[in-house]
Amino acid sequence: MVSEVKAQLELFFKNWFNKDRKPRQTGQKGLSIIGQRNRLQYIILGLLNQRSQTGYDLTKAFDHEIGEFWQAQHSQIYPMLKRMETDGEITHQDAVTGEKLAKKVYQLTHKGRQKLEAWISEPSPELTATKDEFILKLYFIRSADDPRIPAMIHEQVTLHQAQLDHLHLRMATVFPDQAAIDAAYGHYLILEHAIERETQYLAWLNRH
Amino acid sequence: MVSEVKAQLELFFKNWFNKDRKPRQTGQKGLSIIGQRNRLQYIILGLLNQRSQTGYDLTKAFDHEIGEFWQAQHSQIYPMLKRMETDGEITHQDAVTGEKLAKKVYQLTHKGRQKLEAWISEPSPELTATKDEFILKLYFIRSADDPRIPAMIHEQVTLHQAQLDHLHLRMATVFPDQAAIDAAYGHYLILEHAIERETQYLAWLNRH
DNA sequence: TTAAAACATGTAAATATTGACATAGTGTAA
DNA sequence: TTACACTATGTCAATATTTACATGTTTTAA
Repeated sequence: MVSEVKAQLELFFKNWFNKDRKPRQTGQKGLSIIGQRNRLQYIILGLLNQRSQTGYDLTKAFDHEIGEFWQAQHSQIYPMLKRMETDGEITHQDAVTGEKLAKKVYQLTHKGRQKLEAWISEPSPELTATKDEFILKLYFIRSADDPRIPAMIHEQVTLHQAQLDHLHLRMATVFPDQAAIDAAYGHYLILEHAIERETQYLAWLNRH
Repeated sequence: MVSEVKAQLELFFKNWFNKDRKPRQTGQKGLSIIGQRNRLQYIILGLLNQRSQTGYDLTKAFDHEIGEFWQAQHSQIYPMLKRMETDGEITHQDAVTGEKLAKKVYQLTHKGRQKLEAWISEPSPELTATKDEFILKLYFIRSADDPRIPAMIHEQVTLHQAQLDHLHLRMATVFPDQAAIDAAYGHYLILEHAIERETQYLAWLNRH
């Protein structure tokens, strides 16, 4: 179903769609450049645009700030930072914590900021699969009387309730007043969205 | 946030968590076996358990049936089928369409069916990131007055409305009566879930 | 009748992502 | 004072996933 909607949307966005992809150059000497979409670089650009920070800080951000919507390990982040610096999108200053714990504080360059803005301004006509393992398992259960269903549902209620509690807590701490919302409106919107999504998920679970 | 909930859940599921992972055997002669989770094999097992089918049929199923929850291209499916057959989880019969269009109809073995049931019976204590590119872009927009927001929202409304229409259509055609629901209860549940999810997403979009 | 879409199966090359390995300094609480 | 959690940065190996390359048959609609 996803591909059908996608095909439909391609009509509207054909100038943007596939925009970033360069053809593979089989049988030629030069290295072929760029295959997949590399969204990670844009997310890093966006995070660094909020404030200069280290690879370690970015790793934590993927865990605590945007883990609902993208995940990345430090083993993916550090090489990406190196590559982005080579490409001139970011630079770093060396800094030290305590006596001698070295760290690299990265920030955007002009080129990086432009790349970020260009990405944000692009259409996003793709529906990505959710990859919810529980949902897939459920899909394969034929009978409403299957004895495994109650425990499976209960496990997910525990999981998603914990997640929802966590999101509520973040909302209360990160956005205590209107000023906080005005200062990071997009962040507020996606947290609100995540809360609504978990609330709906739980309501659906509890109904069954 | 995801990792925190995960850590919390690990207390409850520690016997299952990491269950499938075997340690890498650095510095030893034998090949190290198994790294990532390989959920694709289980999904293929589940699809083949519903009915015997070809790699081509499976590819379409990922597009039309479960594309909301997992995606896979034929270039990933055919090699996986080969591997699963080598592992004794599935077998195939050769068949022909028309005069000479060869195809391979795959079905589960006893071992494959057991593996499928074992997977379904396992806990699913992991929250996976949604990877919604639009949401990420929104996260990086600071101001509620940003001039790009209306067009971005409108684009997503179009996209998700098309998806929701498609899901409604599928619900009406696949589950016209209670008998159809009883015959594929899990399928019914996840379609219901997908519809609710898109409905909520649209309501949120339309509110902003 | 013929062109396009759909059926059908593969491989190759590249990038993406994960998990483990590896090392070292810092802050803190028992 | 010492162990543990956390800060901090990297690499390596394996698997996962995507995109393009490649080929041939069958069905369907203009």
